[in-house]
Amino acid sequence: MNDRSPRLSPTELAAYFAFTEVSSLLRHAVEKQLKDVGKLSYVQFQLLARLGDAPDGSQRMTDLADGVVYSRSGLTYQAQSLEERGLVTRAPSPEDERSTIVAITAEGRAVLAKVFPGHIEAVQSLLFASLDDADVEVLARVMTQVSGHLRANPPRSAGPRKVKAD
Amino acid sequence: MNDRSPRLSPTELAAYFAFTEVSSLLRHAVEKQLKDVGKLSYVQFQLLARLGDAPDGSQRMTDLADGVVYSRSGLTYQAQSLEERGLVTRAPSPEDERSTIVAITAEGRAVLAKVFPGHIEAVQSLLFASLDDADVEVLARVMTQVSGHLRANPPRSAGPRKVKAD
DNA sequence: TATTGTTATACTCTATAACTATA
DNA sequence: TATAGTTATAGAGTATAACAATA
Repeated sequence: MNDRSPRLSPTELAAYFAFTEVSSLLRHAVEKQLKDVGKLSYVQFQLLARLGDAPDGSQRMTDLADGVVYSRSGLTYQAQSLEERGLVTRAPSPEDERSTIVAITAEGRAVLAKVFPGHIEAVQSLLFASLDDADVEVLARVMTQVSGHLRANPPRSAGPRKVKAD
Repeated sequence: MNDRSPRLSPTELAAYFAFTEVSSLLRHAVEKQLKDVGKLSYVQFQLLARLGDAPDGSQRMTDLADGVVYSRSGLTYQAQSLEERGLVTRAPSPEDERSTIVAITAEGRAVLAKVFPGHIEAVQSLLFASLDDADVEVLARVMTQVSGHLRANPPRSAGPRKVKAD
């Protein structure tokens, strides 16, 4: 076996396990809320939210894909699904005929508005309810730092050196 | 629109977004590593890891399902898949013929061992690399607290009061 | 030729409901 | 009757590769 096995301190292990559990439960709860209230998958919600935030409520497929880690075909699939429900429209870009511009509709915004309160509430009651202000600030600081680190470093998806075993 | 809309402070929002991003990227990276190195889905890894931790390397289906939030049929599906690959065995319990005992095999342990170093490495390099000891301790403390909160409170999946809109 | 996006296709995962068997 | 699991089935999501159109 490799002699470079575990390299996490007990504290790191504890942090990792707890982090994993929290993110899993929170994600689960949020997904259920989105599905129950707005019949949206998490990805679909992310797409709508991004469009809702965009200045004119629209973005190119490629830009959307950049934000939500996603294969292009997967994005097409979701965009189609949202379009069929009338939550977005798709049209070729006037500037570059190759591009498709996805735009959120009034109906799309309505669904977003319908879903948002419960979403916030879930996050509030599950993630923050048991934390005091200082904890929240620390959490924000630490998570922001990690997130910056992740953006800076290419997510090589881990596994630089192959485990030559076998 | 509801007058009970957003109720997250700016700091909470920042913490939530960063947390979401980190957990998403980390999960993604870990899943890819598990798949590349061990051809395991995340759930399958969890199942194997649990069995590997169990005193005698075995557990009842029900006990496994308790740990990994899962429908029974979903668990059966994964257990079957792992059994076909020779990573676990399934046999009726001697004590209660209704129960199925799932046990990890030597091959299963081998896959676990093969996957583990890269898994740890991913967590190390993605989650902890940019944090100092104090940060890690704080993260462990905060996450443990939230996780305790989540366990204590029924994950009502959020949405106690319906958004009566529409 | 490079880029943008779609289509065809195939596979994995998950859940619900019906069913079997043991307690 | 209640519990443990499996099976049948169906649907959502994802990815890869081939393709069409535009730059």
